[in-house]
Amino acid sequence: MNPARRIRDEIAASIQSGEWRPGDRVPTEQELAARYGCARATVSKALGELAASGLVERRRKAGTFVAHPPVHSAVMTVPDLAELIAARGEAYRWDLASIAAEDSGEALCPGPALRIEGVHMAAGEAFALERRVIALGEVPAAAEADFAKEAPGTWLLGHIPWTQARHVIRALTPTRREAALLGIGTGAACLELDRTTWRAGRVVTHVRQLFRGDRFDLVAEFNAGP
Amino acid sequence: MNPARRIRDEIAASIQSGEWRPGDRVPTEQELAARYGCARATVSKALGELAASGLVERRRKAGTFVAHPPVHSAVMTVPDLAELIAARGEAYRWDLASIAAEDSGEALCPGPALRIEGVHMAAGEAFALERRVIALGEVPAAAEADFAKEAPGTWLLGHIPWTQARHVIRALTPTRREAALLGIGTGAACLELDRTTWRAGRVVTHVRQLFRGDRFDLVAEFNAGP
DNA sequence: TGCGCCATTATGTCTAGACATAATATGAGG
DNA sequence: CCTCATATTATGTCTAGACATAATGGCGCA
Repeated sequence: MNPARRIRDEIAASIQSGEWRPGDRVPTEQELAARYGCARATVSKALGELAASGLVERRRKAGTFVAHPPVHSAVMTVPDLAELIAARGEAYRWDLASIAAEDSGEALCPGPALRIEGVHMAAGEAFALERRVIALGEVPAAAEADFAKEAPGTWLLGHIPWTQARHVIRALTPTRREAALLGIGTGAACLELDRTTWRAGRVVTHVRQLFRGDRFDLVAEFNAGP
Repeated sequence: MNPARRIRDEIAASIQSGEWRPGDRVPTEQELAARYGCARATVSKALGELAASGLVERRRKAGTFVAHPPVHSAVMTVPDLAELIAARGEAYRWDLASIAAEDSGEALCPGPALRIEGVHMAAGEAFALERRVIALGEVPAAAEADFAKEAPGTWLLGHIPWTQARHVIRALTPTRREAALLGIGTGAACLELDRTTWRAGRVVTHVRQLFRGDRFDLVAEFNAGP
């Protein structure tokens, strides 16, 4: 086993088992180098990785300490709906309802925008409503895309690399019109996912998806360490 | 500026701006070392950090490549309710409804468990219902804690370091009893958060929180790069 | 007592070189 | 033309040492 990996994993185990508690001091790089019989740079790399993963905190002169766990954070995976539904073994279909060019994308983006509405279908039934705005200034190619054939989310995934995003998730009851489109009663709860996507500080797209509460749930996981 | 940091940031900028597209080949360590006038180890560190953050992918012999963006992942912060409500400027209170020891924590954990129910209050009104099971085998100290005074989530934060967790989020309509406790109608949508927490592979606690849909939403962010 | 400066010290970063490892590309042989 | 062994090559890891940096604790001075 690599010395660096071994040091990293042994220290991570000591922390996760609770043997070393938050705030505890981790031995200095020199001590660890002597204990494991390796160079200090090797220990430094191992501790650097632990610090990057948030398990320890390093302060010059003070030393390395077991970090205090984050309040609660978790990595949520928001799948592409086409993939999600296919993975369930159901037939996926995107039904475009309307598409229109606008001069200004509802104050989200300054320039011209494309406004798209449609329904994601799973096994012939409505799965989620989607309302999307695409900033044409950031994605000129979107003007040429055929959003009747391919869902805009799927198309964007293949055309816009490396963006930042912010998601807001909430529960609400649908309007009469939304309930009709989803094929549910107005009293049924829905999960709303609001996502704004940036690239280089400028909004690329904004999407609101409304899911049937009985058909969809989000999963988020948190695993400390490397 | 550090050479390592400079290399890292310049490459990250090239990727995020879209100049280098997913799948593109990044110059070899030797080329970069020559270009930036530093040792290969320095370049290696920079590329290693980019790989750790998911921006590039490295394959032996093949080289370093711009990674394909993840489908959609985001870091969700699940705040401690006491903190969340205090941050809103509202008075927080925890109302314990019932607490009972069980022989087996509803098949989640094999040993004895503590079952707790209560309500998180904000500004005098119900904010969220909580039903929790704590594995006494993993957290013996919980038997001594006063959960009438302090919410179990808050108590656990201070007593159980470094765990793994899995969250499931969904929208639903409350039962009559739940609606009454939350002070809302049975037709109002609620956000349900189901969290199971492990430590060293064993379940520590399981909690179900039911939020008023009109009072709470979750936020998740995704920022690529270091 | 209290304030501010300074030596100490642990981490942060870097170098130049070495060897390990794994995957690709190449060439030999069938 | 296909297959398998081999040489090449880019990354992976490590070393021993050097200097940088910043925070802490203590010392000296007011």
